[in-house]
Amino acid sequence: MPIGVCDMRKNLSKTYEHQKTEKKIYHLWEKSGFFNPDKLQTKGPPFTIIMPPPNANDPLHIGHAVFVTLEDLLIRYHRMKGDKALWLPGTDHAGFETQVVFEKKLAQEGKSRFSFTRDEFYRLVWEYTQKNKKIVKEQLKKLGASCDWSREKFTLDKKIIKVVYETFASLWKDGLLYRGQRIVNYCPKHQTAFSELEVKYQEEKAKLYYVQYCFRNNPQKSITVATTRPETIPGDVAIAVNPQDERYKSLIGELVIEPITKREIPIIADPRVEIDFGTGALKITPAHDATDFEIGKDHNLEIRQTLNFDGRFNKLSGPLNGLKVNEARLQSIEILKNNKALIKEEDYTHEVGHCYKCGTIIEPMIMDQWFIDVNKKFGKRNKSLKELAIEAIKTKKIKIIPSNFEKVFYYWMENLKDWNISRQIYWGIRIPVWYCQEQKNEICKSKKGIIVATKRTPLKCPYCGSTKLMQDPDVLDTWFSSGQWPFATLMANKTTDLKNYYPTSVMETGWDILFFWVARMIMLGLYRLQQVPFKIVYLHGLVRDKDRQKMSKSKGNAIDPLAVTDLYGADALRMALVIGNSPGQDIIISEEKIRGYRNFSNKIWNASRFVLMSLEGFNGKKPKLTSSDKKLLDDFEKIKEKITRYLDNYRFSLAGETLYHYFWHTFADKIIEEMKIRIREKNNEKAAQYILLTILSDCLKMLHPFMPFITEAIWQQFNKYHSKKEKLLMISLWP
RNA sequence: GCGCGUAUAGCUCAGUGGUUAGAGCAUCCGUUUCACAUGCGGAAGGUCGUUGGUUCGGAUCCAACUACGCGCACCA
Repeated sequence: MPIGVCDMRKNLSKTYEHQKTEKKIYHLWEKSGFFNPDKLQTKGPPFTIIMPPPNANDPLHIGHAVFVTLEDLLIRYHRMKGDKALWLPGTDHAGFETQVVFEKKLAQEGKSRFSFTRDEFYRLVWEYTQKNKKIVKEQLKKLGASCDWSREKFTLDKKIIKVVYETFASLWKDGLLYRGQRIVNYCPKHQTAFSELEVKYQEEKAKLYYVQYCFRNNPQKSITVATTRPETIPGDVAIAVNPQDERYKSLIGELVIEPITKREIPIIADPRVEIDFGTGALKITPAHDATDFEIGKDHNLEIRQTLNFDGRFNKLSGPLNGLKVNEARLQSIEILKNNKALIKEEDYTHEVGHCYKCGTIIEPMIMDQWFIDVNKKFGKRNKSLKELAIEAIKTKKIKIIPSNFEKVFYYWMENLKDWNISRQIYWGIRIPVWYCQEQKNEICKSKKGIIVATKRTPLKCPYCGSTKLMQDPDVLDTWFSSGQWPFATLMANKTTDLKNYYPTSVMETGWDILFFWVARMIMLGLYRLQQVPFKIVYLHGLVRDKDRQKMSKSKGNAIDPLAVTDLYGADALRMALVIGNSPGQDIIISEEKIRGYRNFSNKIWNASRFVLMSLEGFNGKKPKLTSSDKKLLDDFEKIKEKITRYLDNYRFSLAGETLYHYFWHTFADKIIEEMKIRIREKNNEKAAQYILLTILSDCLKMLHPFMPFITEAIWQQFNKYHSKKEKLLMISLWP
């Protein structure tokens, strides 16, 4: 790579050619082995970033390029400062997300997941993700990611699953995990339950129907309820009124006739009923409404599940049998009208939950699911998972940048409900639980036949010896495994890694997954290791297009980071993603902006080319400097301090802008022009050469974390001026 | 309903108590043997959302209001 000084004019083209350079440079770094911090000859402290694992179901998009840029910037900066900089890469199997992507592909071929056995389906998705993993890895390299590939992990690696299972078993032992029949958010299209977070609420115009329920003993008398969901009437098991409600006090305990399937149901009293809403009387449908479920449970009411998991009503709903929800609503209104039970309709606007992926209306359904109890106090400290996480932020063990997200975090954590981690899909980590089908003795019955396994499939029931065992058909929520990513990845590598690199230094990710991911990593990290998983959470903004739309492939407005890289170079893209990007603030990116930084690349290239050509006859020794020369270098020292300070304070945008401005408008426009004349006129030209080389070298160093390829490429051209230790810019010392 | 954020040049954004408020892109004018036209030189462009307060001094701190964006929770 290095070439002699006299060849310079011939060999260095007038414009920077990234296409010819980037691959070679990445290879040079990789060959050096210094992506692995253990190979660095440094006594510096560890600086660790665990890469947020991209989903192994699709190539990278521009949002990934943001995290690659910022994390690589941090890692390269700390590596140059002499820290043991570890950036641990990996990919996520992304359970539900991947299954959806894959099923879409199947649909194009006229197939669905039901065209295969569970094992076949799993194998197909496995192959698909393996293919994508490779693509993602190549793309990360193209963007210049200096991560330690020797430690690369996938969320479905055996060692990772082992850690995940251990956590599961431990939570079970500590009583923080329970299996329960609960009302869950269920998407009838995807046929799986979700946690609270996967439900998106949208305002919708609906009708409030006033329906009469006649008294069994006196059909002339009736009580009226208001409901938006008349189709669930066959699931009613009671009418509830507020015990303070004077209108209804005397009616409590009476029986009324439910008007669709004509069953007798009681009137009960419960303080959760709002006196002022509707008629003050509430129909109780425990199987299909969250509040009703709670009320039903407290009053020991029957759970009448009238809706099947395929989104159709069953025979318990009499005349609605076989209908979908919206059909059943129309049908039920028809029936009520005919029975003269519907007395009025009112316009009503309310928020309705939708599946975040397909928009289907979420049905509250009763299912047996695994939940993590976030409120139960446990262990020596007698605190809940929720309390531990809040405490970690309050005591500054974890700092969130920007800090206003700390408030958002508290707000969310304080309102946190138990976390449903069961998903009714095939792709993912299977829940490590078996159920004894026989339950032959009292012990087994008292344990409800639940067998939580960590290592291997149990062959017989440890309580009663039965061999009739059935594994839980569900898989774990993806976030349950990725929530353990910071320690699982380290545990799955060398045995010393956890000790050396945990807690990690920075978790850099988008603010949109603060709750999905960051909060869960904090809870699970504190749970497993009694230590925070990271000290700083840096939240970058989402990339939006010119119309402020979130870029996504499904919207078709995504900028392909790799296509842009091919066109303008990875360095230009990186710079465009850093500058103007402040934490927590969404960033808008356009091709013009990237082009602007391509021009900057070229500026760096040509300024360096000029310096190289001007160095003829320079012996590298420090010559005598004039006082104005000294002032120039003093000013440069101040710039260096400023940039370093910005980087230490996570103000990447300002650091980048300062560098950009100094390099172009001070170094290139003023200093080079001045020195050019001095060299030409042989006026103290040794000092001029010294200044050019000194400032350029340090600028290249400082630019390196931002624009690693071009700076390294130029550095290699200056080979003869560097000490042996600094043959690679990547591991040179920060100025 | 509760909470968060944003408002500065045509566009995207810096600027968190101190000269005349900055940058990039876009615009206009000029400019090609001399490192770079992916360049160079120059110009134009702003009531810093509105109102009030604190201060010697406010784009910056405080309050209210307006507009936009977002999150969370909801009474059927």
